[in-house]
Amino acid sequence: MTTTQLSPQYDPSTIERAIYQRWLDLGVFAPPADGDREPYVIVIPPPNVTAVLHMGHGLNNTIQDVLIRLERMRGRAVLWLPGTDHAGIATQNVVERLIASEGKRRQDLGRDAFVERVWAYVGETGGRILDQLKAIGASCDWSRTRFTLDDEYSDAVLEVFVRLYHEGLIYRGHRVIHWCPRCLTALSDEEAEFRERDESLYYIRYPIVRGGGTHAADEHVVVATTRPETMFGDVALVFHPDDARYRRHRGGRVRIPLTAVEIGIDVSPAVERDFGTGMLKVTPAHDANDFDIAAVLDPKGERPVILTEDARMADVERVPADLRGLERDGARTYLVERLRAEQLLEKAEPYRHAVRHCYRCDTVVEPRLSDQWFVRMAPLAAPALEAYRRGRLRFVPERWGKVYEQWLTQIRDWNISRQLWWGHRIPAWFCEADGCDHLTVQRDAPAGCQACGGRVRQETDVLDTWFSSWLWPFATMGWPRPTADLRRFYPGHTLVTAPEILFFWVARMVMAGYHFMHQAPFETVFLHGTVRDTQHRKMSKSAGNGIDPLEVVDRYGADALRYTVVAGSAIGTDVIMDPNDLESTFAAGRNFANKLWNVGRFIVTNLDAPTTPADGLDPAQFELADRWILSRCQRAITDTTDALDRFRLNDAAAAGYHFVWDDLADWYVEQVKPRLYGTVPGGEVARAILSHVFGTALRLLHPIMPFVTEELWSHLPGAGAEPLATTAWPVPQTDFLDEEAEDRFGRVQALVGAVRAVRAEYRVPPSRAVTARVQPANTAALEAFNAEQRTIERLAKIGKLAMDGGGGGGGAHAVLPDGSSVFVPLGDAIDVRQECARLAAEIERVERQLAAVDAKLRNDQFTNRAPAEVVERERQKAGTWREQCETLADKRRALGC
RNA sequence: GGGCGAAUAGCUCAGGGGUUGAGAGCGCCUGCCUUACAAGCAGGAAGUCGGGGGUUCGAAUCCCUCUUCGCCCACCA
Repeated sequence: MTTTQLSPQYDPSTIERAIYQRWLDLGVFAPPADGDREPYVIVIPPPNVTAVLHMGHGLNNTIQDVLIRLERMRGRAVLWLPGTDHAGIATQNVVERLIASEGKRRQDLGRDAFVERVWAYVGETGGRILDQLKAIGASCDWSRTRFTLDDEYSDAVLEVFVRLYHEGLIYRGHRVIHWCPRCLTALSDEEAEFRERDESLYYIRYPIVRGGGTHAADEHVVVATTRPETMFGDVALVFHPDDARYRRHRGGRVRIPLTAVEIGIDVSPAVERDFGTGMLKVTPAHDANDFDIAAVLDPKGERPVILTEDARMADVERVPADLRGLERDGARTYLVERLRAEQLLEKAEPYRHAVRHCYRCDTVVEPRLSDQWFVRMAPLAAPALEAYRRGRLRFVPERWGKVYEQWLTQIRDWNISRQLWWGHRIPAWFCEADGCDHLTVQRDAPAGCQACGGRVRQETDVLDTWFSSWLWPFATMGWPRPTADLRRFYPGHTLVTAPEILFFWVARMVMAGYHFMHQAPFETVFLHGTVRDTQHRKMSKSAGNGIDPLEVVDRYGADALRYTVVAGSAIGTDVIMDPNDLESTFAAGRNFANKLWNVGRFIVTNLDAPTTPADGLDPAQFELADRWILSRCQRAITDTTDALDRFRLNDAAAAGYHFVWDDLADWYVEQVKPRLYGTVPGGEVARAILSHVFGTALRLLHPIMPFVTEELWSHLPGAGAEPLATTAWPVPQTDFLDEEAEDRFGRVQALVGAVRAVRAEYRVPPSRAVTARVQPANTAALEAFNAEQRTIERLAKIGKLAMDGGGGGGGAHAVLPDGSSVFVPLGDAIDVRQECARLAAEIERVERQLAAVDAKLRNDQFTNRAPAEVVERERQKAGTWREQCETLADKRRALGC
């Protein structure tokens, strides 16, 4: 490779694409065919097929790629399996919106045409996100890309359904579920998210029906409810059996307000006496608890459904005619007014409570009685729970384990049927023959009913998206067929995801893994934080606070994005980014990539030929700085490796950063220049060591910043044809650890720093060299000087360093870390008279400012009227300036002005 | 209602198994286009480590408590 065309500024846009292509061409991402290497497997959390890359994906996939690249360099057979999720509701919604713009509803097209339309849409735009992942450097094995609706994958989904059904773990249930009246489908508990809402608690009078055991003096019973519009579905009122207030009403009857419907008054221990009036209306078809209460009260009784699927008041006898067809919110408003008018509303008080919302469209979910398919979860949860408790499944950070455990402990059955068209259609066939209610459940359509041979019709519902995702770790590898991939790559190792889908996905994958593969699908679950803006709001496109990763890649490069994301994610914490200031958000990463580029440029241009390997050199030829950088390099290796192994990716990033910038660029490169330029001998050793430590740095940083490191590697003489991506991860060479060298070079740094401080303080021009005198007591500093005379002279711009000497004349002391000092006489380096004058002028200026502020602070008008923080700021200013005056006066004294 | 987490420099955050002068990046101030890099170099200012209490020779760190923020779970309608 030529070494002459590296531009002074790193321009990622010119190299990233080519590098990625090279990795693809070389087949770097596919696990090696030879089966004797230990595998390392991560399955990607499949993004929604319609998704567009956002910062959350950026974070999630960068982390996975870092782990993947590390293990690949360690020589394991690495598989990072990519793919997408069909995302039932989300995708169907997208396409429904699309055809809505053509004035059509999905019903207009019909099921088959609609599903075809979705496929067309997915074919066009689907999977775009996978290409976007390439832009951030994701090293997935694209040849194994999967989609949850692929034929093979679908076979697995249906197989699982059939097996679980026949094992009695899937059943059909008639109960109150969460229903989204906008998406027109049932939802699981997890898909119906609680959100606080400010509503009202209405106290409604139910008129008492005379006769029975009812006390004649009472006219009505008051019930508190947040949902008055559901009262037409009431079947009873209940109070707590121990509630003396209502004892006389037991067995009595009331009329549902505005109707002629009579219902009884009964008791139920489920009633909370202190809530509302202690009297509860039982609406079994529109409230899960009420359904349970009614099941005890009257197992065979009616469960009137009084809301339509799209949440309008139903056209049924129980609902007053003037309310029928009204949408639920309008119905409530109207109803409340009518109740008020008829003196049937005692009061309405403001009430804040948590209401479930559809996680896809945010519509308030309607509890609704219907027939759905459920998975019996307790038996599946048991092994998943045990795996965690026995330490076979580990969470990072650990605390999520408790959350996982708690959820599994109180797990409820999973509603898996969705009234959608986009998804895996449930492989169940109902018999249409009279009197036969047999269900045929099998993978392929039966010729007829298994029981009576009659005609059958297939269930129209599809399965919950998560019912396919939970099989991801093995269905992607060909299950239920006994494939080679399954043998080799199951179980996997690390799962990297956000805590938000711990229940949706992670826990269920563990359950499926145990049930169908008898092993957990991974051993470690690494849960990273959420990307948020500076106000800690979750980033999202709809909230307008998102950052487009592709824009970042475009402007600053993938490595800048990756570095920033990794450096910003300490374990268990969220990643905060400022969408309004991409420049400073990604500055650290961009600057570092540029730094790396420039050190590389310097090193590469000074290495015209392959160098001797560092461990082939004669240590007798090493200078102090050589021993020092080799030792620092060892520490960088162990620190980085250790950090990565503990999932402390931010520490790994910091270790590489500081080694490259603080040690290599700031000190070693500067120290070594005379040798490289031939002004002093030893160039060969310097080159060899430069090459060694820089090559090591590139390897250490490669998982985090793959592009810039790969590019520089290709320019490093002697690096060979092998891409950096598959070179071996550095192993520490303990021979190179050298505490003595670190200690001694530390003194050199201190000495140089001390002199530089004096130079800066007194504005010694770069062209002028100074003299410095080390206080005689400080033998350590003298030793450092003796050992590294050339370095210190060069870096501190010392012309002469005296080893004895007191502190007479005009000059300044700089204190060394051990408490002793360096004295720099400044008479020969600056015009003392001029500096004295400058200092005097500055003191005068500061004093003037100080006087002004002091006067201000003495002025009561100001101190009383100005905002406290303004006054405080002024006070601080005064303090700072007062100190500054002291400092300047000290300087004048030092110079003997 | 229960549980969890966070509060450290102007901003975004590390650290914290008790013991030396509390760190980084960005920002800020001063001086520098020093032949790798101005996306840079050198130097510098800046924090009573949220309030209060306790344990200790010693606490930013451990314990208690309060305040404020965030998250998760939850069938008081």
